[in-house]
Parts: sequence; structure tokens; C-alpha cells
Amino acid sequence: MIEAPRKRRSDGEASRKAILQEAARLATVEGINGLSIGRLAEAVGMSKSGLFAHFGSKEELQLATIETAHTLFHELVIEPALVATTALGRLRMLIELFLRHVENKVYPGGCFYVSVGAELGAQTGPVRDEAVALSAEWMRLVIDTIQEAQAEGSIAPAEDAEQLAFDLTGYLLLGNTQFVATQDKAAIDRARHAVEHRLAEATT
Amino acid sequence: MIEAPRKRRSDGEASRKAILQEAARLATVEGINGLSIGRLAEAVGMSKSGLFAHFGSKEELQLATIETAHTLFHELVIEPALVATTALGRLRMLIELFLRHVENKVYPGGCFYVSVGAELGAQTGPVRDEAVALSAEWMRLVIDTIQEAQAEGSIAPAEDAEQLAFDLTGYLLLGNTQFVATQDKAAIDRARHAVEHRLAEATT
DNA sequence: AGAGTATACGAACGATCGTGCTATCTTGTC
DNA sequence: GACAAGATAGCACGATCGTTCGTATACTCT
Repeated sequence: MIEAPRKRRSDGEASRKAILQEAARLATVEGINGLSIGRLAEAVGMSKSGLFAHFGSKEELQLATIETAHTLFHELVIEPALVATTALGRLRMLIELFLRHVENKVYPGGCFYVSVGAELGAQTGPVRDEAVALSAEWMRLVIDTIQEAQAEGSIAPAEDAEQLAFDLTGYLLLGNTQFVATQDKAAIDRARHAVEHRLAEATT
Repeated sequence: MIEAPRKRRSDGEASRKAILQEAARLATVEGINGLSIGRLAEAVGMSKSGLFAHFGSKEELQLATIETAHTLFHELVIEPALVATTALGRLRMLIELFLRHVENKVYPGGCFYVSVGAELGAQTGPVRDEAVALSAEWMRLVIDTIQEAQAEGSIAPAEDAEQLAFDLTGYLLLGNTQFVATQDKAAIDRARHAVEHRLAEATT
């Protein structure tokens, strides 16, 4: 016997969206484990039990939060970068949009992946697995874009794409971390400068 | 009226040391906030109240934990590097010893500063301030060592010492983070390779 | 209009949190 | 060997944790 699909009401959908948006913000500050359902409920202005009913368990809430952050990251960073016509242009835009979304404080604790990835990296469970998988997705995208740029002849074929992606991501990671800790945009500029320097060496 | 200095007993001293060592380890996995006194007490095999009496508050425990990690970092990474006679040698040793202490899993969650710094970066309070200050100490040391190497003529005077320190630390940060998440030493080797490449460019 | 259900709330559960208080050991000093 | 003080444990506290349950509201569909 197959259950008839329950219909979702628009107000519930809106609540769920508001909850997850706030959850993603708070998770970058307090951690995705440190964030409690009670404080989250207070932040969005609803009851603990009402909020909880949307997810059924804290783990489901955490997974939904990660998915929400993932979607927003795609909207703000990845998809806008795809408009560039050349692979090298896409690579530059990916990096610049990443730095801007940190600089513009999309999340108070910097890049969501960095914050949650650092928190969960050494732990176990489905929440950690999801967070690590999405972090790896970024690295994969950068590597692929570099290889496309090599195919287009704008990045030297002698460059190890994975190593170059590592170097560039290292700058972004430290830029993010320093900016979060110091609130000094100089950290973002250091990252920009490092990226440009490295790309100047790699491009033909 | 000046109080006579309280004498500390050796067994208490040993307990305190064991507690803090375990606290530092657990903090890199569960976070310095996520770590609870109850679980820590269970991990070291003593009662919650007995452990608590050593510190008087959780914040004091956290500060003492950070100080312990700081001391160990000096012993394992910084002081051994000072034996090198040249500044460039010291720089290389600092970096290599850092990577080794990650690789050798001195802490299960990688570098203590990175783990705790990422967790507390966006928060407030004395614990965060202490963690951020000690992270800045590393950067300061790398910058100073680079400038000494420039004074010795082994690193090009045209290099911006702060930018070079940023680049190198970025590699270390990502190497640490990737290694913790994947347990793959290839991440450490990527960091080594990036450092060597960057130093090859900067040295005369 | 009435039935059915998604949404939300309040109250309460057992567990655990950080933190006290008190008693019992153990150790170092005279 | 007595005695003060440090070290540790037991117990209890109020608060908060994630979770469950029953119920009231409000929307949607027939």
C-alpha cells in the first residue's frame, strides 16, 4: 500500500526556509553541533516543538541545513561564475566570487563549508560525510576548470592541475579564516594577491 | 597581609597534566566548547567533581587547555626548529615540523590552533581571544624568520615577507584540513610540494 | 459548510550540562 | 605522629539538551 503524498502548505514551506537560513548562519558561529534547537527556535521566533516538528530529529535538521548552505553557495558563487566564456575566466570568477561572499558576510562565520568542515572533519556520521563530500565538490570543480583552461591553452599544460587547485584553495582558506578572526579585509586582499601571483605563473 | 603560597601536591600536578593533555586531544575532535567536563572526566578516569576542582570553571579549564597545547607546540615544532643555524633553515624546519606533527597525529583533529581557531574565530570572550592571539603568534614567527632570511640574503629582498608568510601558511592550513578529513597523507605532500615550489621562487 | 490535515504550541520526559557543597582520603610539614 | 591542606568523590541543584505527546489553530479540498 503506497501512501498518498502529503501536500505541503505554503506557510510551512516558508517557515522551514526561514529556519534553515537562520540555522546556516548560526552554524558558522556556534558550530553545527553547538547550535541547539532551543536557541535556533528563539532566533527565528517560534516554539522549540514547532520547529522540531519540521525535521523529526536534530540530525535531519543538520543535514537540511547543509543542503541549504550548499544551494546558496551554488547561487552566489558557482552559477554566476559559469557565465564566463573561457575556462580561465570561470576560474577567476569562482575565486573572486568566493572571496566576495566571505567579505560580504553571507555568513557571520565565513564560508559555511570551511566552518562546518573544520568542526566535523575528525568526527564520524552522516552529517560529517555530507559536509566533507560537499567540500570535495569545490576542489573537484576547481581542478576540472583548470584542466579545461589547459585544454583551451590558457594555463600551461605542464602545470599539475591538482597541485594548482590545492595552492589556490589554500589561499582562499587562509583568507577566509583570517578575515573571520580579525574582521580585517586585508586578509581577503592577501588571498587575492596570492591567487593573482600564482595564476600569473601558471598562465601562458 | 600576604597569603603564604599554597603548596601543590605531586599527585595533583600529575592529574592536572593528564587532564589537560586529554582535554587538548578531545578538543581537536569535539571542539573546545563541545567538550564537556563529564566526558572529559570519564576519558581520564576520574569523577566530574574531582576534575572540576582543579579549575573552578569551564572557562579556566579551556584557557589551561589552550596553554597546554601551546606549550606542546613549542616543544614539538618551534624549539626544535631553532637549532638550524640559518634563517632559511629555520623556516624550512618550522614548516616541516608543523607538517610532521599533523601527520603523526599529535592531535586526532590535526593542528590544535587550526581546530580551535576555526571554532572560536567568530565568537567572543577570553577563550577566543587567547586562541586567536596564539594563532597570530605563528604568523608573526614566520614573518620574522622570513625577514631574517632576507637580511641574510637567502630570500630575495623584493619579496613581501607578510605575503610570503601568508602563502606558505595557506598551504599548511589546507594540508592540515584535508589530512584530517581524508586521512590521506597525499594532502601533506601537496602542502610540502607547494611550499618547496614557493620557496624556490623566493630564494635567491 | 464540513472534513481532513499540515502547522504550531505548551507541557513534560529523561539525560546531561556546569557548578556548588560536603565528606573522605592522601600527602607534605613540623 | 599530629595536623593542615591538597586531592578526589558523592550528591544535589537549576538550566538546558533532544525528544515526545496531546491539542488548538488554520488552511485546503470536496
